[in-house]
Amino acid sequence: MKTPQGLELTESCRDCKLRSSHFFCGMPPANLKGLEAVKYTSGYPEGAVLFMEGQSPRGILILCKGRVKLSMTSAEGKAVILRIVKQGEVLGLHAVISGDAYQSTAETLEPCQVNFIRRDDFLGFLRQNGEASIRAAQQLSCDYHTACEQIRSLGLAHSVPEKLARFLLDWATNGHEPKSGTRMKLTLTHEEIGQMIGTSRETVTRTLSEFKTKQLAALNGSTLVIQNKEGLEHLVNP
Amino acid sequence: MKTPQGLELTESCRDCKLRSSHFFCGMPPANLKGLEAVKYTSGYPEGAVLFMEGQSPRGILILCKGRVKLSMTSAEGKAVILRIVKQGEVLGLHAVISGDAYQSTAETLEPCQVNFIRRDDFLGFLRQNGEASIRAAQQLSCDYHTACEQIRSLGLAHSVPEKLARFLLDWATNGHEPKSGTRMKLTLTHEEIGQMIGTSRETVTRTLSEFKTKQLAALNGSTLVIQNKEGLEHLVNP
DNA sequence: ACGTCCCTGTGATGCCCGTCACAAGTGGGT
DNA sequence: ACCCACTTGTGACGGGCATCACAGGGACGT
Repeated sequence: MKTPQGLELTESCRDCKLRSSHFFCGMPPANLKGLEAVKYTSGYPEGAVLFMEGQSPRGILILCKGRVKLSMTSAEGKAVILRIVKQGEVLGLHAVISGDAYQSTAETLEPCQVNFIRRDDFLGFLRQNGEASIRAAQQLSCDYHTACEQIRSLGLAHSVPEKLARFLLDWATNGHEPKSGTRMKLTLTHEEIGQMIGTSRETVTRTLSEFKTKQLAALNGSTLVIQNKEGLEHLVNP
Repeated sequence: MKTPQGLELTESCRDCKLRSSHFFCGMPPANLKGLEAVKYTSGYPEGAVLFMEGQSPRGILILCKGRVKLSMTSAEGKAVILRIVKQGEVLGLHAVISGDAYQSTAETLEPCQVNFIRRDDFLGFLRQNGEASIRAAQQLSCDYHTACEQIRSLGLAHSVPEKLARFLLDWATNGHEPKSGTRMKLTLTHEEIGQMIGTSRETVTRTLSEFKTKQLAALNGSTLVIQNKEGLEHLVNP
């Protein structure tokens, strides 16, 4: 679905869940007119860096198409992935609203199409549009929620199998690609999965093959099959 | 400083940094009138639970006096502390804005005084007051920032000394009590420190005494002295 | 076909830190 | 002063997982 003015947000707004913000859906057309005039659309190849940790925020990005990896890196090069941003979501909102530097790096995982709105333009828009500010707050609230879940995973789990099981179940419910069944796409390397759950690549490999032999879940290439959901849940809540 | 209508927020607004939100400071008096009429003030003893993980949000709380511990608990009773809320800050904003259940539990660490505003009243206030919505978004943005730092600590550090050093330095800069010098109050048990950095109580005790013998930092009772800041920073960035 | 990357799989090794167990300090209530 | 509850301090032990090292495997370009 397109917004009236054509801010291409792709996909339908029917499943306008919190996470897939679809920031501008349902906004009065008149209010969007101003934004429409100041947006810049551009495309990026796989592996492009949209912004980096530490840069001061130039504006927000609306991801029209593709997937983006949000990560933080330590001095020694180790990385944590905060989340995978899917099409329809907004990037850089925190930095733009707080005025602080971006605290994460955004890198495309596949070719992406992006709308950019300059910080001043966006803040002006928010000021003149109370509804949009609330929408922004909701989006931030949702991001916070996600961050807390990650803290829960990193801080409360005592074993890697537990964290990996949690991750797989989460991936299955937060419907990536094929509508949340037992079989889905998981186009991430073991290294990246490790960075999401805070463990090493080798351990991810080993734990995945352990899951496979135990008939819990199998990851072949980029296809994930959840074979025994209850079994995985039992690992999360022993 | 008090807001014009008397929503007691204690302390001055001069240091109105993001974190110490002082949500309503600088808001036009007329706008606060409505809120003033619908707030409830109450006091709680130490150890009181203001709200619990999983409850649906009744409203927001403004912490006028005291400190509150925000934590999440796993099924087996293990806990992570998200943050320590200080006076002047707002509690429960995420849940109220998103409409989801509270995802953390708020427990007073000392006797507290709290202003409560019902969810509907607050949302109505936001809708009629664009500036306040932006303020809310900034507060959320700040909370998100804090959460990300915790993820960085939990996910990127490889050793407990590193995490503890990071925690102590953070405590020193984010000025708790005596204005961020070398000597400050840290009124948390080792257990609680462990829950903040994701480690066990015994390890906190051991690591602290290691710091003491290495002349890095000393925690005696609730008084923390940073003896060698560079040394601690070196543990964080080796 | 072949080489070049990057990803995945697997073994061996070591050590950090969680856990259990218990002793010693601290404080505050009566 | 006393006791009780809670905190802090310390030893011993063992396992999970990071790390290093290297061997396949797949994709892609030339």
